[in-house]
Amino acid sequence: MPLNLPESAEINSTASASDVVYQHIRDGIVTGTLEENEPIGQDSVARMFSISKVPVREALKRLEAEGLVSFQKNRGAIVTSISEPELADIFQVRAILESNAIRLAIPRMRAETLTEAQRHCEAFSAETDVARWSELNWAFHHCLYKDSDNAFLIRQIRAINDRIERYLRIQLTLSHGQPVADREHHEILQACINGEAGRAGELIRQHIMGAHQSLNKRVHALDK
Amino acid sequence: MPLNLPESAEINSTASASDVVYQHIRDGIVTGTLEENEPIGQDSVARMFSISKVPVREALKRLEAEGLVSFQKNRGAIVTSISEPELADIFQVRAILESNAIRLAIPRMRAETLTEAQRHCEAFSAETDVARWSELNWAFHHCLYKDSDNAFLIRQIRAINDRIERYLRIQLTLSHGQPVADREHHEILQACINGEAGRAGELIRQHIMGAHQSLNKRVHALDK
DNA sequence: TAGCAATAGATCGTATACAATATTCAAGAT
DNA sequence: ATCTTGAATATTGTATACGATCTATTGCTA
Repeated sequence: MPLNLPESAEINSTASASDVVYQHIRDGIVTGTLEENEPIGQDSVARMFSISKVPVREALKRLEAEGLVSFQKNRGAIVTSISEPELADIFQVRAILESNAIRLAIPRMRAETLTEAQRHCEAFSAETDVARWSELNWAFHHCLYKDSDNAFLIRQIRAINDRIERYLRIQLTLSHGQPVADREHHEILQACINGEAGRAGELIRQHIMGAHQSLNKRVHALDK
Repeated sequence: MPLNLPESAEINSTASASDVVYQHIRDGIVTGTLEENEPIGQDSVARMFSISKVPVREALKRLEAEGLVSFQKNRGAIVTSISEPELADIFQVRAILESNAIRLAIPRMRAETLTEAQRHCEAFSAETDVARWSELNWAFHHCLYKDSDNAFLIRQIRAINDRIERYLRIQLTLSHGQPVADREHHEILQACINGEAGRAGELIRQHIMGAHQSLNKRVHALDK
């Protein structure tokens, strides 16, 4: 008798309290709901979810290892702030990883991947809701990397992007970054279609370094 | 009055219980004392340090985020095992990051760095205690990267090396990897002295990919 | 009034306690 | 004898409890 399997999504349906809190805080940091250096009170989070502090601290320790929060002894956790020099370092590593990812991917790129990338590229073009830009931006980038056939590389890229997504949102929103990004995306896509791995890698590098420069200019302007 | 600073190492002298346990377990995994898939009992660790489970779990959650342990619901944590395909992915990312690190470093490399690298290189050559090989190997590699002036890049490289150090040790020990590595180190060092950034990057890439091949061959041989 | 000391209150880090789940092992069924 | 079944035991995940440290506020001093 073919026994009724539960919905596949529900097999791990009972996420631990620690996991739920982890996801929630992570989302707040990545999207920018929580600000730089904002303290994350353990009791307040615990009350918010009607749980105890113990799983909250476990979630925070995971986030600490990911670089999203920082602990100070007996003063709890705050949202990690990234200094300007460190941000420069991170963008450079992004440029290295992502240009190599696309170089690896292009020789193996499937036709469906190209049409999917095209779709994401146009969706990003057409989107007017700023809140969705970074999501669609990532969808496009990820699509270009996935045929690299290196899941670890893609996870590293994703983890680094998560760390700086707050700033990417600022860059896209405040610096009129979106139209520039849009134009660059089309160039990158064309290089992929042409199978020009070296050129695509170089374009991605410029795309990322340009985003950093534009962000820097804007942040500097805000300081004044 | 020149107030007496505590020993610099002791400035954060009161490490939390969680930190102490974290370091201990991490060390066990990196050096290979703890084996792949070995379960890490929370109570047993707690008893070992005469503390409660709570800080032990916090340490394990940090290690989970670093990829060194894996949790299974209601079954606790085990030492993460890395599959052969994933190991290949990781070595490829190493090759990308480390070849770029040395390329960045060479144009800014200071004279003292070169002499220090020479020292590490020779120490590695001369060392007969297998247990110290990976430590000296890292000292040499790190020295070559540090003038890249990108601390984030170096931390990423270090974190990835930690994940696979267990396997590197096997490779150096079982596959007669040390004399090969030694020869390659000298070539790399020479390229640095000559200021040949491109060549040094390519040599590092080959050094890393070669280590992976040699490791793979050996592990495969052990399977039989 | 400005600055410092002392106390009260809040928050952190961890120990202990306990329900839920997993594992072990002995007893019964095939 | 081997395979199930179920109770006993062990371990996990989390709540509650508590001392230690930090922060805020008050009162005192100059």
